[in-house]
Amino acid sequence: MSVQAVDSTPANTPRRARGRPRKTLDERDDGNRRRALIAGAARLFRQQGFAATTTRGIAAAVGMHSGSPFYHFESKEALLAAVMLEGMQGALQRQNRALGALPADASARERLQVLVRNHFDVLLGPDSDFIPVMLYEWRAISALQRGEVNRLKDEYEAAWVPVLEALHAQGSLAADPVLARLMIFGALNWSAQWYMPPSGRSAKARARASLDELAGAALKLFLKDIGP
Amino acid sequence: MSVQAVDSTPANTPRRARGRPRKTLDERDDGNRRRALIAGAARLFRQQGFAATTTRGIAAAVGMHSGSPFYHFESKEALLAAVMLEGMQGALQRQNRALGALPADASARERLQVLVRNHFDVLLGPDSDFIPVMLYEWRAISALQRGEVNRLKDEYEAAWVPVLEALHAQGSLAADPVLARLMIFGALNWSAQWYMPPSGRSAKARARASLDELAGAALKLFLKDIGP
DNA sequence: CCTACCGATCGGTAGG
DNA sequence: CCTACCGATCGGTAGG
Repeated sequence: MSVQAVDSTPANTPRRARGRPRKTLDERDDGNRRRALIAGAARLFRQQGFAATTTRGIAAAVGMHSGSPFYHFESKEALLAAVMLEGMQGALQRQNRALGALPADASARERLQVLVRNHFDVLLGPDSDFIPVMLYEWRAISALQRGEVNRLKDEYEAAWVPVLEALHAQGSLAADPVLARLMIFGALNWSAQWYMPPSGRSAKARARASLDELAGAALKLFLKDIGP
Repeated sequence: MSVQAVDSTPANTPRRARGRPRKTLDERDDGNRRRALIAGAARLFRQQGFAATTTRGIAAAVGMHSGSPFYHFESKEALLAAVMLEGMQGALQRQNRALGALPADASARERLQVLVRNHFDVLLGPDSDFIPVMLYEWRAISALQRGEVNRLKDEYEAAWVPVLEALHAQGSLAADPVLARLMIFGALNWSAQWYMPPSGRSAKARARASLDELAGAALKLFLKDIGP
């Protein structure tokens, strides 16, 4: 314990240029701080909205000082765009994985079931701040950044198109597939406004349901040939 | 043209105490200025979001100076609450009128058709800034104000409950009526994010449909016994 | 990534 | 409802 004092540096040649204790090695540099900023920002943006969230608040949430987020991101808006891009990339990965696990001869209804269930997971499951932020803070990013996010969103939605068209062709989905897709996404996305996980305690007990139950109810609502 | 110079007032006894031209009689006092503020605020809140809208911007939109909105409203938040209350009162009136025009023996499906069509009108028709603001700026008002708005919202939604339960009982609606109501409102409310009226010019041509078409597609999507 | 700071903006108020 | 203004906050930066 006291041995270390032997090789202490003279006071006029300090090892550390500035007064703060240095972070341990695995907290330093990396992209970890950047990722922490994105995750913290996602949570605050979702809770308070983009405009009502301060960059100071984000910094504090990840243990930084007020100016430090700007070392990692050009602007508050760039941080929002990163949240959206990260969210869409993750959602797309999970969707591709879920579809890939399906047998090649899976029916259109089975495919829709997987798409809907995965979408609820993306919206309401663990680490689900990103997509709600994307959905509800659309106005706050520039047209350029919107374009990037849109490309991913189009790819995400493209997987739904053949499924809905097949269901329409076989009579399981009566509405025009384009309008049906818009309304189905509405029905699902809106859940971010009212859903509370079964573990939470709240007055709105009726709104508590597992994600499996939600997906089941959605399919019953949209498809003709599913009974009660 | 030049005759009017005869009865001009001497410069040292000005008729007007302050330098600005006085408003004409029917623009003065009344609750008209208050209503103008609510309508202007609704439009800006919808376009830019509550937090990103400045009270100065609202004042300018209705031809006032920066401090004047605070003569009519205690705070920016109170103005938002007024927008929401005004919107819900109007929506409720229109819904009651639409239901009242129905024959007493109207079927559950006819009732749902009227409710859905009216809801699209409230969301997307003329003067439709209020309800989208209410839907998307929920977080920004205090719990107290939320309570007032919630009472109207509950009354609005209460009209849907027996209709959906009847449809469920007769097998037209397979899903649990409570979850069905939440998802149906989601499908409809989401249209505020993508719908553009048929008159507008834009790349998203597919999204253009009349409100009648939207209501028709919605019923086809939700009800079992409606064919293509 | 911290320190110290700036310039602009914003909600709100006094006083008429 | 205007004029003039304040106090606080906020995004962002320089310089290390």
